[in-house]
Amino acid sequence: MTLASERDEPRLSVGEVAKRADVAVSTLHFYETKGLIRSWRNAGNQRRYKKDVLRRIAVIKAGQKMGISLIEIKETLSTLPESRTPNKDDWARMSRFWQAQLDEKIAYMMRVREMVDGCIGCGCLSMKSCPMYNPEDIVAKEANGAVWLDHPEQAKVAKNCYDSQN
Amino acid sequence: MTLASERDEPRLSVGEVAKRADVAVSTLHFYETKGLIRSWRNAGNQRRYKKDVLRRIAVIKAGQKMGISLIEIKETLSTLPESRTPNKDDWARMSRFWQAQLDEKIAYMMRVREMVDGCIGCGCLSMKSCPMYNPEDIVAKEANGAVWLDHPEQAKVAKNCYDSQN
DNA sequence: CTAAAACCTCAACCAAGCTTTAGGTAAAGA
DNA sequence: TCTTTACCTAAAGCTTGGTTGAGGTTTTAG
Repeated sequence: MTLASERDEPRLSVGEVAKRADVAVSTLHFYETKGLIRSWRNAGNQRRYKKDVLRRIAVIKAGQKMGISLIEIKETLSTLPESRTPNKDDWARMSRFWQAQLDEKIAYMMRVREMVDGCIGCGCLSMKSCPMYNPEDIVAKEANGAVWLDHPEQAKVAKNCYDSQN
Repeated sequence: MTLASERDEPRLSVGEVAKRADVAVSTLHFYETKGLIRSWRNAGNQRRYKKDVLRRIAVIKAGQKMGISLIEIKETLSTLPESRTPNKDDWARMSRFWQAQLDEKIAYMMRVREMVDGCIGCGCLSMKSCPMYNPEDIVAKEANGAVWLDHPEQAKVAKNCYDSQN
């Protein structure tokens, strides 16, 4: 008796995957060099993919929609089991992870929004004087030059923004 | 009598602007080549800036925080009056514009979130079968290959996402 | 007056995320 | 079989948003 993993090894050619996933062949080559997807070779040295590569590509695309870099996406994908084809639960876990990432991004954008909102009243967006722009007083100097708006408190400050400059 | 625009021409050197705006001198040169900011030259060919350059840089930075490209930022800045130094109202108008942009971005992210959310139930994120990934049925073929999630209706569909593939 | 600091231009380089090109092999169909 | 289509590798090129470096000039401080 053969193992399932051996029975249903590679099936899809690079062209088929490209068409079904709606990406260029060159993109698949590229993802492979970056370790995001994997392929096996047939006798003539042509790539053959397992079907779950399609879902990996879906995850890659979804991650990109969320503004996540390929390196981070690779890390996320690396949490999938290597010993077997990922199942529903594996993918569901990944979805939840993406969602958390997304929540953070959204929260960040909302903070930016509050800032801009607070700054409309005074028509500012100035440098030193406006906490939206340069809130050193709040952020202070953190080890690796922490940035703007990664600190929720700033949103409040923006409400009291008065400009002293052009 | 001299015009105000002549009386208070350039004042700040590139180094001063760099320090006050917290950007590198090279960045200012770069922005200038891209037409985002403007400078005048003194007798010794050194750049001199009008004070409002600081606010332009603030706008540039704010836009970048929102994920807007320099080209788009340039377009936004181009709506400012050239004949006079921009005033409070000009900048306020711009702030409102940014805010609208931001609202769109946030709405987009929320749609992505709903998609991921809807897809957790079935552990999908698959290609053809999942509307999160490939909602051709909704988007259809638009002129220039319209993409995923730019269509609000898709969010609803994601709720009924069942997978037929690995 | 002199030396250091600031500035100038132009060109090269970086990272991410791909695409394009060139030169050659494999597979598929009439 | 023959020809077209698909595929292979490696290297170079592209865009965005800058940074770095070389070689030279201007300003400023002592």
